[in-house]
Amino acid sequence: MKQRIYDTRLRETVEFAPRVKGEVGMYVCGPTVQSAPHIGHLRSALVYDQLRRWFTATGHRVTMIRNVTDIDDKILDNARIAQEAGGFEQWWALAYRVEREFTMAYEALGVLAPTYEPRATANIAEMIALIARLIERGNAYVAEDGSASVYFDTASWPQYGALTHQGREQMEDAADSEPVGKRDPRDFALWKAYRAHEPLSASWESPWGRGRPGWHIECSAMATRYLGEAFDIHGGGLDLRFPHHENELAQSGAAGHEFARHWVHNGLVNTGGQKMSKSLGNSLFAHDLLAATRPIVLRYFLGSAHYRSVLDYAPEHVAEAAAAFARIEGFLDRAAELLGGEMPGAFGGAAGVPDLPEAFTAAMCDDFSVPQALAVLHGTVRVGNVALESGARDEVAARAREIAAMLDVLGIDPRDERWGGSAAVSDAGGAALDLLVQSLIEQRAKARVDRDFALGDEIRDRLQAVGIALEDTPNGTRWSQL
RNA sequence: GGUGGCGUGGCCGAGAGGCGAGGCAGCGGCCUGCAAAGCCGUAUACACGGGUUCGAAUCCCGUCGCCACCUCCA
Repeated sequence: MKQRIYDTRLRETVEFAPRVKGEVGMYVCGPTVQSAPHIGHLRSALVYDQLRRWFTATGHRVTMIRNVTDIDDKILDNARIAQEAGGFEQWWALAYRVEREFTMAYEALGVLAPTYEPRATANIAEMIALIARLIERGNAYVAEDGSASVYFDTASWPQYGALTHQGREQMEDAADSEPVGKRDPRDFALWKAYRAHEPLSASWESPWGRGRPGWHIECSAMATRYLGEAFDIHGGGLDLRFPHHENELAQSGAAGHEFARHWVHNGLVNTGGQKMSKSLGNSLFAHDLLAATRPIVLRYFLGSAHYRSVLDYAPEHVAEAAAAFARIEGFLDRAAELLGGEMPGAFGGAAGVPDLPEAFTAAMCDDFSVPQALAVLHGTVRVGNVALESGARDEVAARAREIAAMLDVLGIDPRDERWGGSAAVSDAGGAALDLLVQSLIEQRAKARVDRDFALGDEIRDRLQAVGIALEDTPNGTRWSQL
């Protein structure tokens, strides 16, 4: 089946064929590690994790690069503000601390590590070389105020605005009102001259003098270093289209590189219909969300809307996702009980996943329509449940294989070891709990045989009150934690 | 002002000219001692007004409302 993908630059869904058959190179803009990760960062990382898993599942070797912007105005500002308030954390320590927070949040959410995660500060030489090339080709100039800053000359690049479909003349009003050493307010910084109030550690030597790289040149340099002058997909949040991606495209295009074939942008997360922002005080931090919700449920929730749609966060929407996901887990539990050793395990992100229903593949090929893929998943769960009722073992096994495959592609198989679920029963606390609950279940079973339903129900109610649910099945009573 | 997007049933959320995706909640039923889980059934849904068409939620025009980006943003 042919893969289709929506390309922001072309403004249409096009057929996707990798440049090199069987290989996909993708670059995703990672975070500027200036402050704690929020739900928007999680969604973005998840979207590209799903693309990556899908390409892998369909037999591609994927090289996925997601950078870390660890030198930036905001990082220096935040470190300076903290220091003025009595802190002692250096900018590089702040960046590293925040980077670790991001890594932990990604891992908690089951986002696979990218092939490589370059840091901006480790690629300064590549950035300097790229800037030099742009100056040489007449697309960049050293600041005209005598500083070491270097700007991209937007007037020199006729295609400027091609990604976001704007003409340069339309940008006039919006551009920087205080151009310092710029020929044109629309020009943007490639190299920012060192300023005396900044830490010396935040600057590097260059042919134009001490300074640090501008934000946009970082991504152009890192994408090219690790993926080459041309690669398949460039992704990032919708808010990065302009100026960030427009500028990346201009820099790399002016340097003579084809750069990304396709531009992909994920939708943002709103809260109560509003944009999340610090000034509104409605930021949803990853740490809090992951503490309040099972990460796998959060992952399911974040995939419940198409990647290009706005996703509205609300606790009740997450609760709905939890209920929907419980349906899937219920099937897995019951199928495992019936099938025993024949129950297919978790694939753990393996390539060439078998047993995917055709409708699921069709959904994923149609611009990665995870919501439609989830509909196929639920449909398969229903068929599986019917088979379970009639005890059709082969049918249950077949559906279980399909479901395991789909869950693997979506990264939401609760049995995958990365969720740490299966350890619960083997640890001492879990074993003790099971022993105690089982003895209560026996007491209740005896009461029921004696037709003392009042006692039986009381035992069930008391367990329910402490978060343990009992279900009577033809094969006995099963308990689970809510 | 420029650019792009959105408005679908009680809620979330797909779809994009012709049989009402899916989930959550609700209601009725089967099952159960009662539940739970599961299954079956259950809805005059596509912002409004025109137009095109045999046929429009889907295409076109207009109106209203909402959102995003426009040099800090995932």
